[in-house]
Formats: sequence, structure tokens, C-alpha cells
Amino acid sequence: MGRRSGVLEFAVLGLLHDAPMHGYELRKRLNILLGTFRALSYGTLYPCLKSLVAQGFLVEDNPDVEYVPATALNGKRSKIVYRLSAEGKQRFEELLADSGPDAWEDEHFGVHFAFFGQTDRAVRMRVLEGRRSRLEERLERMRNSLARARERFDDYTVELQRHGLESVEREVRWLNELIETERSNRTGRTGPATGGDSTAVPHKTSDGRGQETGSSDPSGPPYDRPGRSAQER
Amino acid sequence: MGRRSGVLEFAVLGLLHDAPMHGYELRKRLNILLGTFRALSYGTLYPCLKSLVAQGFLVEDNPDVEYVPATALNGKRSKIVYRLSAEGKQRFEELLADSGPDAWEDEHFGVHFAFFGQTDRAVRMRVLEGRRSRLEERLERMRNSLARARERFDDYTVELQRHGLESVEREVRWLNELIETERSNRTGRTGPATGGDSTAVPHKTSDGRGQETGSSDPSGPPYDRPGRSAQER
DNA sequence: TCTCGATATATCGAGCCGATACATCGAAGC
DNA sequence: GCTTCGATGTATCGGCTCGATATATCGAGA
Repeated sequence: MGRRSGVLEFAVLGLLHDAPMHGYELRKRLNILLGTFRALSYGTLYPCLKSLVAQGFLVEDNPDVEYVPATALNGKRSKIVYRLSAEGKQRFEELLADSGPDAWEDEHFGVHFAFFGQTDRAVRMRVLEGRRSRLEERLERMRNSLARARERFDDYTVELQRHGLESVEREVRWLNELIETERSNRTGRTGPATGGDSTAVPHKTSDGRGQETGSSDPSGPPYDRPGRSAQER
Repeated sequence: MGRRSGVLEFAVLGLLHDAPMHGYELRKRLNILLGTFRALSYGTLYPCLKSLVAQGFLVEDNPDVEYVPATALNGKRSKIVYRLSAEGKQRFEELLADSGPDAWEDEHFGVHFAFFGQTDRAVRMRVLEGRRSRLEERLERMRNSLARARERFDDYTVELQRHGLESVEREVRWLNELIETERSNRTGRTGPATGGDSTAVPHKTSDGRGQETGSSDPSGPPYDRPGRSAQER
């Protein structure tokens, strides 16, 4: 149980905070929440749910045993609905309030951001600014790397890295806008600068069809994950 | 040994194709090659090297046993230099020539692209166009996901996804430029459209400091992580 | 001298993915 | 009415990869 990344745990807790759910439904929402094509597997989710139950953060909630198909295997294999326990709620609040260095990292940041609607403005600012400083460190390493690559590698390799560098630069600019919005919105509303129909932040608005932006960062990752880092998504 | 992703194997083979190297040096170059911050760990690299030796693609090349510190542990633990075998060279050529669906994926694409300088233009085109179609599929899923998110999730979640969507759109545009360049460069040069000092492709050029885009994508990848892509500048 | 960081190889625990297996249900097609 | 197929639903297994850690040497600087 040692070094749980905690990111999945956090996301599960956050979704169940809204409403009880069973695994399959949870997975669908999770895949929407943390990044589309990001196909979180059952091999990850179910063990995680069990672990959370074992830790006392979740309870299985099989109400009136409806939907019990009573499998051919003479056993039971019904729908298992999970619900947050009091400890689970508390745990979620803790994770939510943690704006420390962990929350700057690729995956953690995404989940934190997704739950920003339930956070204090102070926490949001700290996460946003911390994330930005993380990326700026990254940027410096990438620029050095690019310089070395120009000497040692061919044009394609260099082009690849240049693109990666720009992706990160673009994320920094995005963060700048968000931070700016948080600053100016200190009177009230919780919403971010929604690109769709801009509020306070100057956006080009890309809306449904793109007009002239575009970029991404596979992986994550190392990304983003990657991987993981990773990025985009 | 079952389901090797092959991406690391490919990268190692490619780097050793240029010159023999030992693990530590290999790791440094690998981290430059496949995407900066993407800190490939020794726990991944060394087992991979062993596997490649076992498969006959690499040979250990301990020439005159120089640099043998003769550890305190009365044993030997010297520098191990790896060199491509004939089979290894052949294997690399095979991987390089494979422009099939695997090469469209996030991580594979990055490595393939990095070695484009050693490829035929036909292969480059196929990989580039395949990658683009992959991303366009992704785009469609992401747009659906975003639509669902607008109903079910709050503004911050939606903003996160909007940003991810734009990242992918941006990568598609990058690919379009690269494809365009390959088409027009059919007479000769092997280099890509180097953003630095634009060649044939019309670039907006954003240069070192950003001016107004910004985005990225946590996780990912994951991502990765990793990976990468970029857009000119 | 002592410490520190780079060089260098190696292993371990744990997370997570992808594939797969099993089982039910409703809708569509024949 | 029958069958097929895809969505719903829970679960496990193999294997890759990361992050941390252990061990050991060497050169630079305090």
C-alpha cells in the first residue's frame, strides 16, 4: 500500500462525493473527467475501490438487492454501489485542501483542477501558481535539452523537441490567463474563464471548430505519463 | 517477454545504431531524445538492455577492460558498453520501415519521428498521415466528451477539457504543416520545416517567449509525458 | 580531509494498462 | 419466436514502467 499516487483515489472520492455509483458508471465518468481517450482500465479501478473500502473511505451500498441477476454460477454477482463514508468525505476535503507541491505535478494537477469548483480561491491560486512554476522549471530544462539536441541530433529530432517546448509554453500562457481571471474575479463568481463564451479573460475562443490553435502533448507525460506524463488530453 | 511495447527497444536500437554506448550515457541521450522531463528510469532501461542482449540484438562490448574500478566487493563491476549486432541492425531497419498503425500511437510516433532522418519519404508520409487520422478520431471523441461534460460537470472541468481539445487541434495543425513540407520538398532535402528559420512552410513563429496561446495536458501520459510534439516557432 | 555531485550498475515495490473472462439484458434482425 | 450483437457489469492476470533505493568510484572544492 506504500506509495499510492493518490490521483485515482482522489478522483473516485470526488465523484462519489456528488452521488453514490457503481464501478462501471464510475469508470465512464472518470474517463470523461480525467481526459477523454484516457481509457482508465478496470484492472486499475476495481482494486482501487477495494482498497478504498478496506481503508474505510467507502462503503458498499447494496440497498434492496435490486438488479440481482443471480448468476448461473449459483452465486451472487450484483451491482455494487459505492458510497462515501464520513471518513471518505473528510479524506476528500483533505486532498482538496492540499495545494502543496504534489498538486503541481502532471496528473495531480488535472484532478485538482477538475474539482476547483469546490475549492477556496486561495487554494486555486496556489495550485495554479505552483503549477506554473513547475512548468517554468521544465521549460528551462527543455530549452537546455533543445540546445544540446541542436548539436547532437538531426533536424527531425530537434523539430520534435521544439514542438514539445511550445506545448509547454502554451500551457504556461493558459495558466497565466487563468491566474489573471482568478485575480480579477475576486468578487464572486467561481467559474473559470470559459473559452466558449468568454467572460473576463481575453480568449480567441476556439469553440467547436478550431481556427488557429492546436497542439498537444502525448503522453503524457511524460505525461503527459507521460505520461505521463504527459500533457494534454 | 510477452507484450513488449517496443518503443524503448526501438529507441535504444536507434541510438546504438549511431555509436556503442554504456547504459548511463544511453539514458541521458534517451531522455533528450524522447521528450525531456521524461525521466526514463534505470529500472526500465537496464532490464531492457538485458532483454535485448538475450534476444541477440545487442552484444556487450568490453574492450580492453578499461575503467575497471575493481570494486571493494572483490568482484568486477565495470562499465558495460553495448553495441548493435548484425541482427540488431536488421531489427532496427525493420522497426524503422514499419509505418503501420502502431506507429500512429502517442509514444511510438515520437520515436519514429525522431528517427525520420533515416527514413524514406514514403514512410514519413505514411506515418505523418496515419498519426493525423488517429488524432482526428481522438478529436471526435473529445468533442463528444466535451459536450457531455458541459451538461454534467462544472465550468472548471469543462475548461480543462477545452484546453485538452485545443492541444490536440494544435498538434493536428502541426502535422498538416509537416505533411505540406514533405510534399513540397519532394525534390531533395530531408530536413523538416525547421521552425527556427522557416523554410517553406508558413509559420506564425512564436519564438522563445509566448505571446498568446498556452495549453497543455496533464496526465498524460501520461502521459507523458513524455512524448511530444511541437509546433514550430 | 570531508563532503558533495556526477558517473555507473542494479533491484524492488507498487501502480497501472491492456487483454481477457464471465454473465445479463434489451434491441434489432430474421 | 429465435438469434445475434452491443451495452452493462464485475473481476483477474501478465507485464511494463516509475520512483526509490543500494552500492561503488572519482574528481572538485571547502
